[in-house]
Amino acid sequence: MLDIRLIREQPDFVKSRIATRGGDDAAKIDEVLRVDATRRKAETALQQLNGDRKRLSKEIGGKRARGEASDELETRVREVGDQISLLNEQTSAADEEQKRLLLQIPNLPHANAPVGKDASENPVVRSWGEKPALSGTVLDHLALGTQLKLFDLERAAKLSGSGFICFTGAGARLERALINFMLDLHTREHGYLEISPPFLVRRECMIGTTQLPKFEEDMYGLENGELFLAPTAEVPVTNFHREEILGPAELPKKFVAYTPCFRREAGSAGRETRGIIRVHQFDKVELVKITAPENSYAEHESLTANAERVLQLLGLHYRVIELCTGDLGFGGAKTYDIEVWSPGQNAYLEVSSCTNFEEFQARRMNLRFKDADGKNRFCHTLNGSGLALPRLFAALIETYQQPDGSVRIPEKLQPHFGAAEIR
RNA sequence: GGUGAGGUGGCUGAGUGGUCGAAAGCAGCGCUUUGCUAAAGCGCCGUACUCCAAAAGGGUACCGAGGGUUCGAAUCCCUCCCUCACCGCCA
Repeated sequence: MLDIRLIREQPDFVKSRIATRGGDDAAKIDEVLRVDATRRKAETALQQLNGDRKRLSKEIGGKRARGEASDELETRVREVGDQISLLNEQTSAADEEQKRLLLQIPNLPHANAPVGKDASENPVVRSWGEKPALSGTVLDHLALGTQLKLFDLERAAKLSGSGFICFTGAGARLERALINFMLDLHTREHGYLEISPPFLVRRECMIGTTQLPKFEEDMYGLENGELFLAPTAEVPVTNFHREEILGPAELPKKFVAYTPCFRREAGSAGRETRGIIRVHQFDKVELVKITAPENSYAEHESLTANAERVLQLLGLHYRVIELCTGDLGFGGAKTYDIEVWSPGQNAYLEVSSCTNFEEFQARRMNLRFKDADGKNRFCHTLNGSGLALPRLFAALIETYQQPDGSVRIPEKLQPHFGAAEIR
């Protein structure tokens, strides 16, 4: 959520910055400004009347205490009261309308974000390792997984429909090993606090981290409309401190959480739907930071580096791209995507999206900290996968496949997996 | 799921219709006293919105949330949320 004051004071700046995203949000800015003016006018009048009532009511109290008549005053206050309830309705209506509009205006991209219209214009920031030189027939993860009985998609469909995975045997163990490997890395070597949060979250939390109100159709909600299946651990973990004022020494907060993630992926049928690349439920280890504004960009770099470390230790080739303004998510100010190389797809697969939201989410969830001067200010929030499992799983077995159809387990993962190969 | 108790400022805690944004204590900040520490005394010490070009300074709202009664609500009524205790059910 943007600061209404910023919009009010620098509407052209806000419009031009948001325009780089490519949407047509200028109209929303004008609308919110119009509502804001109405709201403030009504509010000022309301405050005036409230003051009148307060004063007159006290007078009545005084008169009564002295045994004097107060009928005339009471009539007057009653009239003021009627005006107040009228204005009250106008004010709260304008207030709600303003809030509703503000929730739909995206964040301003960072000043240095590369300007571009869509994913095709995302610059590559760096890459690590090289594409593996595989000999013989290169199998994709679907063929490998089926052959080695690592997962069973047909039976998963029998249980839950298409777009679900059921890991089996060594596949289930590999999934679990990867989760533990990543959690251990981030907690022991990168200093994150492990959180195991609820998977069902309230509507307010979904609003706080910007999944709602705009993307409700992509979310799984429960019948009562109140609880949602979290689409990422970002939601419960970032909201962990919602409505709080953190002490000056508490920042930065660094959390890591493993959770399943639930997504409808509405409208994505036919796109990347083969295999386990895009599914309705998947496991993910998520990194979340809550920082002071001054440090958020440094923390953004280190968070991205922490996520990259997973791929480095597993020896998987990847590249890091920065999202251009046209491809940036709704709440993000700056985002790096980490893409792992998939020999089977002959393509890079997104396994992490590391984003600095600045105070956009913090404003929505009223998450603040007390700075050195004792002033309450909004925190900055960041998150990134560290990493998303199915695609990592796919890239790993594809990269480490052997000519005889077996899969080698990278050395660093062997202690967690308990074996050196799958065959 | 049932019954009961309760939700007040950073914390503890008073306040059952008017002068209460809210006593008191603790913590915090400033000053005085003091050889240092300690102690004592005095003062300050919530948030949001809004008015004013800005500052200074006003104003309004907020005592879990939302409605209601009333000239006037922290205080009375209703609904909801949450916490605690006990009972029931259950992995």
